[in-house]
Amino acid sequence: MKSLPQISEAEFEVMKIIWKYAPISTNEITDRLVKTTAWSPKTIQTLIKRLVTKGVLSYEKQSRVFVYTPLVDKTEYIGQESNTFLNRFYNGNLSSMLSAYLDNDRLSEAEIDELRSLLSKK
Amino acid sequence: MKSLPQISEAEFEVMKIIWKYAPISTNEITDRLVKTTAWSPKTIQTLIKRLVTKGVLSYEKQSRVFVYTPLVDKTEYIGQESNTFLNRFYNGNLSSMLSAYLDNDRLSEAEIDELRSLLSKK
DNA sequence: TACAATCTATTACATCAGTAATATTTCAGG
DNA sequence: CCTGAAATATTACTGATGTAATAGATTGTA
Repeated sequence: MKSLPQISEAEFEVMKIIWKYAPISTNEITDRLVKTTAWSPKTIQTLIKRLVTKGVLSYEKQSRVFVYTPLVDKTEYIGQESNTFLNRFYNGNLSSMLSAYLDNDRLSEAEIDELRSLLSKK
Repeated sequence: MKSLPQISEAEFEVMKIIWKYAPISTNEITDRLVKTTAWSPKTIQTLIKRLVTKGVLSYEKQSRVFVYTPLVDKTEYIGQESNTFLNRFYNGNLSSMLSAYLDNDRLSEAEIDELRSLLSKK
C-alpha cells in the first residue's frame, strides 16, 4: 500500500472543496473558502500551490486560469489517516476504540443503536 | 470541557511511558525509550522538558534527580484526540466511521463479530 | 575541598504549517 | 502593440516539532 502525500489540516479544508467540485478553478475554490473560513485569498493560494507541489493536485491551464483535479482519492486518504490514528491511540483496531467509547460513556443510546444497526445489516 | 495541552507525536511516546510507570525519573524514562526508539538521550531530555513547559508533567526533585508525574489524564487526552479526529474526518461521529469501514471492507468477519459482541454486552 | 561524573538548562538548526505580502507574468481590451 | 488588471510565483515570518549538541549546575568521591 503506497503512502499518500501528507496533507495538513488547512490543506485538507481546501481538498474537501476540490474533491467535491473538481474540476474547479482557483477563483471558485477561493470564493467558496472565503465564505466558510477566515482565510485571505492569498492564504488559499498558498495552500493550493503547496498541494500541487506535494502531488495532491494536478492542474490544467484553461486559457488564463488554472483548473485543478485531485490526484489523491478522498476515501483512500481518509482511510490512511484513520489507520494512523487507530495505530497511534487504539492499538490499530476499531474494536479498542469502540470499547473505550463504551467504557467512558461517550456514546448515547441512539448512537449505540445506530452502530448495532450498521453491523447487523452487514 | 477544558482543552488539554497539545502533545506532539514524539512527546506522546514519552507520555506513554510516564503514564505507565509514574512516578518515574529522567533516567528510567530515557532507558526505556532508548530501547524502543532510535532517539538519543538528549532528544528524550528535550521532549520531557517540553512536556513540563506545556504543563503536561510536573516533577519533584528527589535529591539529585527529577521524578515526573503526569498532570494530564491519558484517557481524557485520547478522548480529546478522538473527538478531533472524528470531527475532522467523520462528521464527528463514530457511526460514520464504522459505516465507512464497512463500506470499504476494512474489517474482517472476526472484527465485525468483536464489535457486535462489544455492543451487545452494553 | 576540588574535581570529575552526572544532571539539567540553554542553544541550535531544519522542516512543516499557518498566514500572508510582494513581485512577476500574462492576457484582453483600448 | 502596449498596458493595466488579474492570475500565478516568489518571498516572508512565526511557532511547533524532530533531533540534538553544548553549556552550566550539582554532588559524591578522592
